[in-house]
Amino acid sequence: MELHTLYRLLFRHYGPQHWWPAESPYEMMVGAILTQNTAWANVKKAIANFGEKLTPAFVTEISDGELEEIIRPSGFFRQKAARLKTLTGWYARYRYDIETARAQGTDTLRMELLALKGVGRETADSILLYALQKPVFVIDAYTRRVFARLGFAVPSEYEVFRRFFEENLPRDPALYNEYHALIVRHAATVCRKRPDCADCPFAPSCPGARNDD
DNA sequence: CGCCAGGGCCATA
DNA sequence: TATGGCCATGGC
Repeated sequence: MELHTLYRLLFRHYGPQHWWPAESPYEMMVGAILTQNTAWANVKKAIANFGEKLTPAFVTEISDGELEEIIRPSGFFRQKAARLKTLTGWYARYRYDIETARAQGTDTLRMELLALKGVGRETADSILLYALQKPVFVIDAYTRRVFARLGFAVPSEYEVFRRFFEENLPRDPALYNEYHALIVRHAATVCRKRPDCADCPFAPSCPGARNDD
C-alpha cells in the first residue's frame, strides 16, 4: 500500500485535524517542548497556566523557579523549564519573528535547533513543520507503531524513516502536517483504545497485531 | 494500584 | 549503533 493511499484512508475516516493546536507559532514551539514523552492533556494544563502571558519576553524574564511552577503539570518540569529558556534564546536570533526565521533555509534551521540542549529530532522537526511550515515529515512513536502494525519494515534510524516519507510523498508541508496529525489521532485516540480495530480505516490491511512495539 | 504518555540526554559496551 | 537509567505529572 502506498503512503498517499494510506493518507487518503485516514483523512476519509477522521477528517481534517487542524494541527498544531496553538494560538501562535511561539505557543506551538513551547508545546513541542512540553509534550516530550507527555500526554497532551497535561501539556494543556501547563499552557493554560501561562494565561495571557505566553510570550518570548515573559519566558525570558521570569525566574527558572517561577517558570517551573507554571509548567509543572506537564512533568519533567525542571529540565523543560531550562529547555524553554534555551529555545526562546534561539528564537531571539530572529527577533521573535516567525517570518524572519522562516526566511532562513530549512537545513540551517534544523541544525540550529538540533544544536540546542533538549531539542532532539522529533521536537526540531515538529517546529520546522508546524511553526515554520517547512516540508519536513515528523516521525514519532505513533508513526513507528502504526506503520509497524501495517506491516512496514520500520527503519531503526530516524533519518532513514523520515526520508522514506519525504521521498514517497509530494513535497507539501500541508500534506505532511495533516498526515502526521492523522497518525497521532488514529494511534492515540482510536487504535489504542480499540484493539479489535472494528472501525479501523485501514481494514483489512491492518492486522491489528499488538506485538509491534 | 501500576502503567504510560505526541523525547532527549547521558553513560556504557 | 544500541540499550538502560533518568527525568515527573496526571489520566485511566
